[in-house]
Amino acid sequence: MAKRVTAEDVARSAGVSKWTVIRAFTPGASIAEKSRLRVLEAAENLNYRPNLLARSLATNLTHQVAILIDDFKNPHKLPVLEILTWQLQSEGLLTVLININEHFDHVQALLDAGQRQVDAIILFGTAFRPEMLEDDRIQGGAPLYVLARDSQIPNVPAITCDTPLAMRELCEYFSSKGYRRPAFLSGAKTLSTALGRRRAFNAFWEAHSSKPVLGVSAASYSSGHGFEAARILFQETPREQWPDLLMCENDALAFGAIDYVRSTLKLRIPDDIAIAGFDNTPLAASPAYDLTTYEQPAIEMVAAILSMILGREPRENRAFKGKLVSRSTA
Amino acid sequence: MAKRVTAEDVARSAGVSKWTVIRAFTPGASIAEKSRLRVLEAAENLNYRPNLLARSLATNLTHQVAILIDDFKNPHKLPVLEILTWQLQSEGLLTVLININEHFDHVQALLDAGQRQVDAIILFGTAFRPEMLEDDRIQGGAPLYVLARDSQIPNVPAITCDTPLAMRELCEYFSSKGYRRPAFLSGAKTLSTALGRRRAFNAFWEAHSSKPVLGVSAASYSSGHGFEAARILFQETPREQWPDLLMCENDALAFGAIDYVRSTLKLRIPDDIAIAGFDNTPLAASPAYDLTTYEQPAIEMVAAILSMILGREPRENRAFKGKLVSRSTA
DNA sequence: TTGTAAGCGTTATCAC
DNA sequence: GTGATAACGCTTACAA
Repeated sequence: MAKRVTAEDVARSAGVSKWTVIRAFTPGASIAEKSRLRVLEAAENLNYRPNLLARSLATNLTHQVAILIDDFKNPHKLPVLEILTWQLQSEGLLTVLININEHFDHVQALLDAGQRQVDAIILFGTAFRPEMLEDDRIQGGAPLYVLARDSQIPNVPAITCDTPLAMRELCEYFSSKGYRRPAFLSGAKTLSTALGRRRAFNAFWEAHSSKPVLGVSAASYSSGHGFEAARILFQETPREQWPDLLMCENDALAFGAIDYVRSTLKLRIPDDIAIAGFDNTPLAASPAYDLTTYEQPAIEMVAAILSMILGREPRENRAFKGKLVSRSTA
Repeated sequence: MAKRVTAEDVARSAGVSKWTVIRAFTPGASIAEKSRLRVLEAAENLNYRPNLLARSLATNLTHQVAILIDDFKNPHKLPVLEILTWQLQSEGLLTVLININEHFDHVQALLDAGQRQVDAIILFGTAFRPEMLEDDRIQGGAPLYVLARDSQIPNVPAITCDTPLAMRELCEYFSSKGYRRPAFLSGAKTLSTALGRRRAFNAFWEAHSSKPVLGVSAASYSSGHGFEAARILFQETPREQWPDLLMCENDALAFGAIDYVRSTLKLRIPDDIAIAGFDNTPLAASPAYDLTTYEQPAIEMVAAILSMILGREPRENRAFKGKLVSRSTA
């Protein structure tokens, strides 16, 4: 491998000092147009590129943002990842994607990201123990942000879709359509409470009737577990008490529930039972499901985090209004 | 923000030189057990973590791998991303995810990754112009790898699923089931030829009959465009020549084709027409589609790239055998 | 406008 | 086994 070309090499070739070379690559630096051109030409010839690593060491800025993610089963992650990478790149930031799992936990990831001096860390929809983030030894590194999950940790802004508002919109829609026996299918316990969707859903119906809302919890946010959870719900509920509306905590769960209800129970949707999801996954639009769901304003949410990272806005919790997407399942 | 703790601070606190501190953090370095413990304790107290950035600058190794990806519409990307991040992390490597699009092309991404001194760059299923990668000025940086796409660029290993083998398996399966009027629905032109699936599919049928194989091309690898392409195929083909088998270049396209065939044409699958995909996306298993498809050995493929990155295996093209997943659509 | 010196926090290498 | 010197390639003063 050929030795890397450094600013010094370019300087030699252009007959100036290396600092002049640096200036030529620093927007707004005071440098004579003539020398700037000479440097640029020499750089072009030698195929010189500034070493961002060295720059980072000197400036204490890596222009890298770590994104921690733990649920690759959820198809919703992909479009949001696209938005995240794209918006970050638009501002000259690069994404370091960290996979959280049983073998690589938040603490490791946070420390790792911290040691690598990333400028910010985004916890994207991951399930974590709040105590962990409050630990200074861990938080010490880069500023933390929580995306698409509630959190009340001091100095860790949570950027979310406005859940109470969303659930109210959904419930009023369901209510206006005449559904009266609601049930809620939630996902993994740890994350579920943090989302607050079930709470808001139940609150609405309990305010409108005295009956308790049926509920069941899936092992994870996957279609398979949604299927399984739906099975449990219907098997454990006497037929005459079956719900006429099943709100699922996200689309993935809803897909599984639809599969179960349609292929095993042979019920008609939405005539026998209405089903709704949350996230407006790409597949929700497909005729095979045509799922009524709720879309999070991912672009705005990511933009808000970005503004905070760039210091253009104060670092504080933000909740954005999403949008009900009415299709044929409810 | 408190000033970072450096090795020097720890040295002062432990009453040794900073080099001894470094040694305590370098596995296998020659250091007295006693001083090692003393250093570790001081480090613990001060909450010291080695600065990986500085280390990278000195060692010329960042332990970061860039992954270039351009098709976030394809649900198959997510599970592979999970495998990639996970396997890389197992070896102490972190993933830099770069989103390629109209505004941020391969050249920019490659240069960017190069300037950031990543140890390797993986082009994951992206459509690129081979000439570009052959340009030394661009290739100059980190070693390149191409994942899930053919390529014959010198010094750029392509790690793929064995396409000819896969298509032969699929075609023999179709043939044994009695299908005789095959059609192929391919995706975006640029990438499609690189995958070689259509070529292998056509070759099989042309060797077994004299009739040409029907074909249509979608604008991209999304369900929506699959739907659209299916519409064009059936509308432009006289009914008596309609295929009895539609092989789609990937699952996303197949989902779209199924939607069209089922909801618009009201055909029965597989009785009226068989449909198959490629990738074995999570959703392919759902009862709503129950798609016959072909699974790429993603874990092995990623492992192979990793071995090459780590220098445990020679850098060369590899093709792995995948697995036919027989479900109800074909 | 340009050159110089010092520093970012490590690692490599040599002397003790 | 430990301390010291130089180096990685850049930036940020400051001086010329």
